[in-house]
Amino acid sequence: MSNLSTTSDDILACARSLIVAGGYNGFSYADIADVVGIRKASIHHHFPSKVDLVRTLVARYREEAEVGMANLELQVSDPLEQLRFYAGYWEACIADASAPFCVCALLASQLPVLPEEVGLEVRAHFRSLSAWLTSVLERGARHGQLQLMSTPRAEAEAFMATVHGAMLSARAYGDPKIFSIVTGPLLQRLAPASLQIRS
Amino acid sequence: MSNLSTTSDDILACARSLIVAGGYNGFSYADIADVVGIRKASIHHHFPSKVDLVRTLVARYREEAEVGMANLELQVSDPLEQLRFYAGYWEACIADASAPFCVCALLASQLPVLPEEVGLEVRAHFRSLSAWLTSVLERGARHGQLQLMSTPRAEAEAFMATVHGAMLSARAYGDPKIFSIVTGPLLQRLAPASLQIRS
DNA sequence: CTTAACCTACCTTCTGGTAGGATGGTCGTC
DNA sequence: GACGACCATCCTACCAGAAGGTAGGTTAAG
Repeated sequence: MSNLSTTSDDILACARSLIVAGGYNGFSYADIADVVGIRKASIHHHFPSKVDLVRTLVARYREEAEVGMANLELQVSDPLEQLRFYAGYWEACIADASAPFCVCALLASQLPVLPEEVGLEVRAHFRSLSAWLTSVLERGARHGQLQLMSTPRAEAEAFMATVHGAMLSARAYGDPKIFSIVTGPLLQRLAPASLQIRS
Repeated sequence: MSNLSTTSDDILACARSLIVAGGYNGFSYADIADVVGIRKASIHHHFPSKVDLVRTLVARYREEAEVGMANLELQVSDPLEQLRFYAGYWEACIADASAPFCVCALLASQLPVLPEEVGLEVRAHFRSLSAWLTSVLERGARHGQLQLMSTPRAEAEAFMATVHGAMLSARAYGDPKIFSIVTGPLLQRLAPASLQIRS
């Protein structure tokens, strides 16, 4: 039926993993050409410039993330379970090294040297992720399913920051386990008092 | 007396701020030459290769950080105050944009594409920072000055990750305030129960 | 006399990007 | 069904500039 693996998809997938490894300036058209098995010039046919390529890539990433959040809303109703699922998703990605870092988190670290169009997409992902987390936390607090120590917004920002920092530490230590060492207690702390384990 | 601003110091300082902006592949010898007001080739006199330059830079950064931790141990005895000071230091750096990101945190995000020698220095910083934080938290918990929800080691990793993530978010949002929005509650939560404010 | 610091000039390789041609499939039209 | 026209895909060949780096010379201070 439909060809599931078009060349332009291959290019995007390859560029994504190269960005996850080293950021915007960490890869070149030649690198992609080698992996995909195509000539450098052919990439320009699909993506006239590097900015086009990366902007498209981040836009698609953002779309996938939003679909993921929407599905999570549909399939899991408990806020704590939603957060657990989100963390678990990244835990798995890091453990099997399939995508050991969030594309937008990595690009955000280089925001000052990013082309403006790419930067805008990256910021947009942060806003949308933060908004979703805020809504999850707010709902959880309202229904007594989560225990917050500050505003939903602040907790959401803290949650996101901690997850991003945990990715960084996992990479720095070269040890996927560090991700759950950090995120485990983070989720634990948000659980309602009735489920709380205190040392 | 001693010339406080040698050329090689200027080069290192310039390279540091360029790395903080865009990482290892985000700057070139030409960029440094422009800022320092020297020719490209002259940089090679001080640092034969880019790897030499960055390795030296990170080693020095690491040294400064360790001196900072040691001084903090001498000048501030209360563990919570030590953590507050540490967070406050970064808050100030981010607010005045003098050094809006930890050099090692930024480089760690690009570890897979970093020259091995640089990577080793970066990892070493993570270990030393984590070790110091662990000792602070352990001591604080032992004397009832801090309230931990898991092991000192896990709390230390979580603290470090959250601080790094907060830097990232501050950059992504282009808003220094986000750093304290995230780190404020983090410190609050570690404070002993007697100082706890609950909503 | 030596040496550190800096220079000009140059090299090689990589960078993102362009020009123009070959190939092959999909149209509408006769 | 045959015929072009068209278009997407990919190619070779090329370009200008930037990358990190080298060779060898000048200058000035100890």
